[in-house]
Amino acid sequence: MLMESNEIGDKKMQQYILKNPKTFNMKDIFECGQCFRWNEQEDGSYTGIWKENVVNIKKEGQDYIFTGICKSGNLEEEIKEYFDLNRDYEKIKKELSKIDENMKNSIKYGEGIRILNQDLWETIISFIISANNNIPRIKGIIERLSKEYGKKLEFNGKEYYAFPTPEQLKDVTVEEYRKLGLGFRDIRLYETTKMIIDGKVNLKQLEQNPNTMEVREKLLTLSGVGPKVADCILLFSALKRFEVFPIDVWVRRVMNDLYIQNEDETKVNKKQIENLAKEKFGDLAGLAQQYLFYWRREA
DNA sequence: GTCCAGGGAATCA
DNA sequence: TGATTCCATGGA
Repeated sequence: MLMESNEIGDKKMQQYILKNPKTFNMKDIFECGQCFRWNEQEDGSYTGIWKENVVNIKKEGQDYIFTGICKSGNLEEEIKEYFDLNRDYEKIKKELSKIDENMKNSIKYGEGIRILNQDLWETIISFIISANNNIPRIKGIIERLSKEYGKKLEFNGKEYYAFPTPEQLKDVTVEEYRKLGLGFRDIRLYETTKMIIDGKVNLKQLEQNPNTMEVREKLLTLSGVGPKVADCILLFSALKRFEVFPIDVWVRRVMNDLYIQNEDETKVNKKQIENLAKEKFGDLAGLAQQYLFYWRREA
């Protein structure tokens, strides 16, 4: 249901109501670690930014009211795309739940998770920033980066900033990144931006390449992108490769607790975890990873 | 003061 | 290939 803008006073403002969705929980979606630009408001709603869209989502009964500004003019389409609303998560959860009790439990905990279709470029930069960092600080850095170099947007009388484009970061120096608090990741942002601007890595081509391993290899050539960051990009961006299995300290922890049970968790071989994940979860390893990660981290 | 955070790159065996 | 060490920063 798409209301015309004049119904809520602002010319550009639009509204969309998602009625009684089966798999949709804002906390699960926004706090499961896949994204960094959604924040809970005092009234329990969430406000976030993607592309040049600024949207607030409020739960009313079993429905979700999306209110926001939208560059394309079709908020409904933008939402359906971004929130992956055309995918049957009930089916995915049912399939994963059959694997074992651990999956069943973790899915029960994060039953409202949906994997967002995030912009590839933004996901690359965001997860380079995430290296050896914590989520509050990652969010802070991304906000400062957007405020400094991204396009200003207005919503509800407040200012928001789109994530800066490669063009907008083209001339930013390492020193300027350092001032934003990027730490040792400054040079990586600088080099990766340069590689993309220079066409050494073509994002459009990556989006069109169905071969996951080829795309992964290409991502790994970017500065600051190692195995874990590459897998996060493959899973959390619009590339949407559910077969990858990003391994960080939390995933290693939960996989060791549940399946491997090595005395020293830090000595568990990555390859061993990778093989185990592939064998147990197959093409849905990425989804399994996300349920396990969220469950182990929050519960 | 110490430890840790959704790791990566450089270095060395 | 595989293991170690260093890398800024800020909060607990």
